Order: sequence, then structure tokens, then C-alpha cells
Amino acid sequence: MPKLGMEPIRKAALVNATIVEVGRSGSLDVTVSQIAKRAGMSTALAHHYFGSKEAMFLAAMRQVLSIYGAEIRGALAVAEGPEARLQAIARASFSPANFRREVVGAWLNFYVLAQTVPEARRLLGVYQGRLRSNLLACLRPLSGKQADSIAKGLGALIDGLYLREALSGQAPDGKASVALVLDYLNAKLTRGR
Amino acid sequence: MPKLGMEPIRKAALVNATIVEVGRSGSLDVTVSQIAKRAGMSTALAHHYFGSKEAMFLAAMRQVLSIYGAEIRGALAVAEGPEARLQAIARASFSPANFRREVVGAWLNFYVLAQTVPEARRLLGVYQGRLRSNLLACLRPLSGKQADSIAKGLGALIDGLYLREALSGQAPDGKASVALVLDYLNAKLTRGR
DNA sequence: TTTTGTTGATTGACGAGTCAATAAAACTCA
DNA sequence: TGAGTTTTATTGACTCGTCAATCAACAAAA
Repeated sequence: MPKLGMEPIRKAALVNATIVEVGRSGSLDVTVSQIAKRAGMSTALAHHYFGSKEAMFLAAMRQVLSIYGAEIRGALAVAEGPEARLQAIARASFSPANFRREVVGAWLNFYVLAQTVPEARRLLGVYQGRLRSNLLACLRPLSGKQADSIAKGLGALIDGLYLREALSGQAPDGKASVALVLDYLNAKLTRGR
Repeated sequence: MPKLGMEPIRKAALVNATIVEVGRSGSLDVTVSQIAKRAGMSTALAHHYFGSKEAMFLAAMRQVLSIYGAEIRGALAVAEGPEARLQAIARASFSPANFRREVVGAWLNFYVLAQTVPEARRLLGVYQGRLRSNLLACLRPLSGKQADSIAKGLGALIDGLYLREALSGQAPDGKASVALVLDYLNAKLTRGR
């Protein structure tokens, strides 16, 4: 049976399975066995490719963050001017690819992971830093001094909306969240003028 | 040695120890043994009083939520008029009693617990509902139609600020968070007029 | 024959919850 | 009052299950 070149395929399957399992169960207490089964292989094989459960979690986290990052970059690429770019960031943050049940659930648990595992903390820090600097770049020309505090507020608001979505039990409503974020932005910007 | 009437004392000690351990370690993967040790007793005794680890978690959660609730009620009791009441809610949310390292860490993990344990979900639902209705009561006279969306935004913003604080590693800065929340509020209210 | 893929079975650790036993208060009632 | 009895407090030792990680073995491609 051994078809060669399985490594990337198996790894990808495991990463996806990890995200789904963590998101679905809403907890990091997911057994390697569950993940492996969902990915269609034995636990031994999962260990063979990743070495440890923690490594699987980190890979899953990288995947989630990198999809998020890619979506942001993509949206920014076609947006002209600070306002449009801010809207692009908001929309990308709640795009269907990121704002799915399992992904949101996984996101929450990655925050928890970051409390314990330094590498997870680092990854989350990178994401937060990038979001922040993206926001700041757009905000500075629009609001000067206030840029900093607006960026902080926007970041927290976005994270908070994710958090609440994780608990809601409903299917995530990206549109409503985007509207809230843009509304905040509008309120802050129009008043500053 | 048996001094009678130990039950409430032991239970309180365990509840506190649970909050501290969960907050400190930033995870629900805390052993009963750790909790019991911090509370100064054997694991057997902890089980004797609570029956299960889950029951300890739930009791700890109730404690955190009830302190939060009490603080809000206290602040509201001396606030006159909608604006003052909104400010009171914001300040109470980030008061030193609630906005402490371990407590914030515990909050995050209670969100995770709520994904799995129905009773935890219910408790968190009650908290969110109360916060929401408190906010709405103040917002309706001030902004009418918009009250609903502002309340949603405020709730998410507060939760988001907690979330970020849990990760920051710094000592929590309540003042800055209050300022951000009030700022959001101001922006929304002044514009609506 | 070496490299890559794959798994069933096993190991070893750890941890929640139970049990049996001990001790001291607090009742009971003759 | 004081000998028995019950209730509450407390723990060390143990059970039982689970799970991450390893191993030995087999299969097929290069």
C-alpha cells in the first residue's frame, strides 16, 4: 500500500483534523486517537509524523493563523486608501473561512494554549502584532494621535466578538460582526474630525 | 483535631484555591491534588466535600460571577442617571477585585468550560444576560434604536479586553480598559444626537 | 537493501474517585 | 456524670481507567 510522498498529505490531514476536533469539542482535551481517527489513520502514524501532540496543536495553530493572515493580505491587496483598507481588515476577520464554528472554537482554545506553551504564546503575539500594525498604518493618517487607542479597541472588539461567537451555539453571523466593527470605527472617526 | 463546622471553611478554601490554580496555570488541566494542596488539605477531603472536580470548577465559577455581580450592583446603587450608570458598569467590570491576574485567567478558562459543561454554559449565559439588560436599561433612554447594537458592542469589547489581558503577561491595567470602554460609549452617543 | 509508510500491541505515567481506618467532637439517656 | 453511640473531620493507600508515546514487525517502493 505504501504510496510515497504521503508525508505532506498525512500532515495536512492531521492538522485539519486537529482544528476540527478541538473546535468541535471546544477543548484541548482531545486525544491523539480522536484526531488520528478523524484523519483516517492510526495514532502511531500521527506520532510518527508529528512526534508529539503538542506539535500537532502548534501546527494547527499555525494553519489557522496563516489562513487568517492570507485572507487579510488578500483583502488589503485590492483595497485603496485607509478607509477601504480598514473595512477590508474587518471583513476579512469575519470572512466565512475564518469565522466558522470549528475555527472559532479552535481559536478560543489556542488562546488557552498560549497561556501554557511559549511557542503558542509567541505565535499569538505575532498575529496580534501584525493586526495592530495593519490597523495603525490605516488609522494614523485618519486620526493621528488617537490611532493607538482606536487600534487597541478594534483589536479587543474583534477578539471579543469571536469569544462570544464561540459560546453562542448559533451559526456564526459574520455580517453582523463586521457591521459592529465598522460602526465603532465610524463613530470614532467621524467624531475626531 | 476535628473542629466542627469545617465544611463552609473548607469549601471556601477549595473554591479560592481552584480559582488561583486555574488562573495561575492558565488551564483547566489542574489536578485535584494541586487544588487540595493549595487549600491545605488532602485530595480525599476535597472529594469528600465536593464530590467531583467538575463541582469544584462550577463552584469557583459561581464565586467569580457572583463577586462580579455584586460589584456591579454596588456600583449601580450609587449611580444616578443613565450616563453615570453606564460608567459605573464599566468601572466595576475592571475593578481591582475582578481584574486580577488569576481571576482574568480563570475567566478565560470558564469560557472554555462552558463549551463542554452545560451548567457552566448556563451560568455564563446568566452573566451575559444580566450585563446586557443592565446596559440596555441605560442605553435605551440615551440612544433609543441603537441601544441594542451598542450593548452588543460594549459586551464584546469588555470580554475582548479581558481576553487580551489574560495573554498580556503584564499586570492588568484597569484604568486603560475603562477609558477605552467609555471612549467607545462616548463616540457612539455623541454621534447619535 | 535501504528508505518510506503503516499499524497492533505494549509500556509507563498520571490522575479522579473510592475505601477503610482513625480521631475527636457532640449527642443520649440511665 | 459518664459509658456508649452517632456524627463530622481527615487521610493514606488503593483501584481503575485513560492516554501519550514507543516498539517490533510487516509491506512496498526505490
